[in-house]
Amino acid sequence: MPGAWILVWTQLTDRLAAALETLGVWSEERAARIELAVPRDPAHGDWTSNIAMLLAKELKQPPRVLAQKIAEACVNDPALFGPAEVAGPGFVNFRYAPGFVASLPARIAAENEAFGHHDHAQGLRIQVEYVSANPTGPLNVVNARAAAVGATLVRLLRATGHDAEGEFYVNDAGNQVDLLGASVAARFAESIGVPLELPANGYQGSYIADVAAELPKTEARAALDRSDNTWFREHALDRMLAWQRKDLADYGAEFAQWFRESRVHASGDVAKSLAELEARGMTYRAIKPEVDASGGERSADTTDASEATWLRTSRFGDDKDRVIVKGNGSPTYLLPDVAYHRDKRNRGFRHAIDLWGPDHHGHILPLDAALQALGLEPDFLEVLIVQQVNLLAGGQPVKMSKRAGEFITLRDLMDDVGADCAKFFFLLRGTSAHLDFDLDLAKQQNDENPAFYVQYAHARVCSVLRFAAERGLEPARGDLTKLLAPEAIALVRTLATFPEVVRGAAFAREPQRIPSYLMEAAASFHRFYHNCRVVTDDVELSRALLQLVDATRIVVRNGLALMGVSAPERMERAMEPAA
RNA sequence: GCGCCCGUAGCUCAAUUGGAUAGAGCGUUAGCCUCCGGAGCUAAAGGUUACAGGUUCGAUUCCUGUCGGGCGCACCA
Repeated sequence: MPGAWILVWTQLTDRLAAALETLGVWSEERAARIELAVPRDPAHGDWTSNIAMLLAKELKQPPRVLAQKIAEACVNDPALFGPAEVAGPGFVNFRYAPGFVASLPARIAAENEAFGHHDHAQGLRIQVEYVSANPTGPLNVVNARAAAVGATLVRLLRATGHDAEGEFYVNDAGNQVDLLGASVAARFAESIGVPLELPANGYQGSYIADVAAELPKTEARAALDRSDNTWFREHALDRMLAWQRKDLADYGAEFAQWFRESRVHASGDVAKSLAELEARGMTYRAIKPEVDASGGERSADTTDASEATWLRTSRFGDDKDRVIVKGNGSPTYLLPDVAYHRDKRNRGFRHAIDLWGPDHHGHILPLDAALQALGLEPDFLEVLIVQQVNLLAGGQPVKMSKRAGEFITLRDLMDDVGADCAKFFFLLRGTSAHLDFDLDLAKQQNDENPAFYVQYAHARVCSVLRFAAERGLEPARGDLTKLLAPEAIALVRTLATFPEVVRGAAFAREPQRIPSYLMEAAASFHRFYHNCRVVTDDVELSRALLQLVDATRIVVRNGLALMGVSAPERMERAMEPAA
């Protein structure tokens, strides 16, 4: 169900295009440049377009003169908009007709869960791969951040009409999982008194012993006796994946598929990708790369290397060529990654968004170049780096040591501050920016905590609706003219922006716009509530205002739902202040 | 040496893919509850958007350079 707002947006675009036609200056290219935005300052109207300023130069007309012509040629539905106005250096501004403002709460109520959603992307297939943590340990805080961002991106993309799904890539083919198996085997041996050393660089965390303790004893004993590391690896892997699956499910991050790296090896896709790259003339065998513009001093330290197979990634923007098959004949990480992403494209996805950790940003260029060498669209791969998280407690950074197995996990966070609050905090900042996560603040249930500020607004909205319902008052479309209190108009304006914010957040891959918007919407509601008594003796006015309150409930709830955060109808009362 | 991210109010951060007078929260100061949830609201103060140039009607946003902070630069994954 398309949202009313987007109909307005597309309608204005069409009317502006028609105006250009009336003026005899229409072209497909110019029409495509028509942009509409919601101005920051309400004095500038409800919608604005800068098209006159963009076209002024090529049409050799002063921007304001052109804007005036466009405004006059623009014929809008008077039920939606008043006449277009020209302002500033040449903006064309549109202002809602009073009747449309008054009808918006009812429209929002009619759309309910669908408000904010639309089908603008027309089913474009897009995949979001996120978390993809190694199955060798518990999920950490960066994984938790990636899970919040990735799941929200999937929801945002669906809300804007994409055919989107999430995927978790399981690195089950590297030597880390062998090490995991060996570590578990060692812990199991220890538990039954058999001497077996933990391998060098083996995993030390106490969870390894937990996994070992859950193994079926007789089978494990038999596997130990025949030195069967594969048995331990597979059982440890199953256990770790079940663990991660459970944590992520409890956290609210869903994946359409858990894709195992071993699959592209077993299917022959790795070999096929290599053969195709060779057939395209994108590879060569050598000891050193033919192209290396990295200027790196370290890359010169390859004196003892043997002849490897190199990929000409430098032809596609990389600063040097990359090894895809080592001198010993085994592939580097790059080749299975290429095969995996080729598989994504073959599954029909037109875009692949990957969320990677901060330590992987050096791999964006090589992989992107390799995919182009394979002939995929240059815009197929989009990589978002999920930057690191600094946990703060008592104003000090929380020290974490992975070696000693001491770190805050996703599960710890859920236990400590709750999944709702954790997700809200992770979504508050830009994905690629470092994030300070204040554990003390997240645990506070007061106005300093933005998650509670927004959830409280929802609870307060529900409280007003309950209060009214107890007196037999239900929301209903009321007398428009009585709604014109400035705070009520401001609130309607804020609510009406929601679909535009969703569209922008999805387009820019910036989930943080949703919590920012919700904080603004909550503030707008609180101002309205403070200044306008909702439930009064004037039944007609009360019902009209209740319609607005109910629309606020829908918008806040829908926004929180996009973030995967609950919208409580009640919250525990604050402690009474000490006398 | 090369590459990526970042630099905005005392602090933490916004700013609608280049828009109109750069905004919130915290902290500070001064106010608002016989009334729908005061977990709230109002007001004041706080800025050469690190610095210097460039592109144009217009720059926090894009380009170049400088300074400062973080991360990465393997025939590891």
